Amino acid sequence: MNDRNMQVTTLAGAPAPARGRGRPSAREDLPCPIRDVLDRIGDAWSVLVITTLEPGPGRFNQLRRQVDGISQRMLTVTLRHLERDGLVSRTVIPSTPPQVEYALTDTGRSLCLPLKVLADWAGSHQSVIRGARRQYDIGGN
Amino acid sequence: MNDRNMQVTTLAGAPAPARGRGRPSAREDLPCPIRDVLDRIGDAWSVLVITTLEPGPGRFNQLRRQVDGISQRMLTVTLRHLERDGLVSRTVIPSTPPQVEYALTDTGRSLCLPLKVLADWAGSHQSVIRGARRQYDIGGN
DNA sequence: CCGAATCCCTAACGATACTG
DNA sequence: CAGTATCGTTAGGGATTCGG
Repeated sequence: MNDRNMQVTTLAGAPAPARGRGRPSAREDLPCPIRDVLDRIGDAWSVLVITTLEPGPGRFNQLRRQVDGISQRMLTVTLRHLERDGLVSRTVIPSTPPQVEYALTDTGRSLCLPLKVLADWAGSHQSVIRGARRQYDIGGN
Repeated sequence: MNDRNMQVTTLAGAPAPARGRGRPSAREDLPCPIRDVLDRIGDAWSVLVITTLEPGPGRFNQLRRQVDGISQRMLTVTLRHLERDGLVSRTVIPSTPPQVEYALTDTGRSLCLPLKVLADWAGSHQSVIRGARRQYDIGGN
């Protein structure tokens, strides 16, 4: 029940001084909006889940298959985070076997545009970036 | 000399099976552009460094002071990554004491727009998100 | 089918000390 | 000033196992 909040507390409530790992801010209660978002979409899986959910709602194992490569644990964790931030809704359909549907909320859908802008940038610059990397790696040796 | 590439190799060249940590893709050579970008801006400091560099070039310790909270090590690592991806240029001015100027490249500057879109979204939705979180946290207990 | 709990390894990070 | 090298800590994440 309240177990759900344990990871969450550690992640945002910051009861621990967190010496080993310190993100820029986001742990202080000072409202740094960009950090909030980056902490969410920065964790790699979130974006994939969101884009997977964009066409329409999906169930757990369905998502598990679609996202490809995600562990069941990370899918759970990611969905919890997204749910907590109000980006994804979780609907339990009591039946046998039980079904759970995940869907983007309005907020979640509104995030898709900024994400798309970023994806477009990524697409139109990937060759430049790959090239720069190769160049850099050559020079290093 | 070639030490620079060690971390880099581990990060993108993927010689190791990487069991402990597995990002979605980005380690396979399959071009997944969005992953490349997210791996870069997802690491928290990169975005701060980029936005700090946006107004104009800056030197190492100058950036160190401006970014606030970043360790000297992470600034180095972050700058190396950005340099490798061709987002930031590094210019050594031989003098005593030596000066090194970091500046956004054209590619780096072009990333600022997508970043701004994201930041704007973050700004206009932060209250909703914070609210959703509070709500979620209450329900959990 | 949908998850939560545990185990354990790895890499990311901060702190610190040292070099050109 | 502008870094590099080493060390210790810890959070992230895969694998696995158990519960409703």
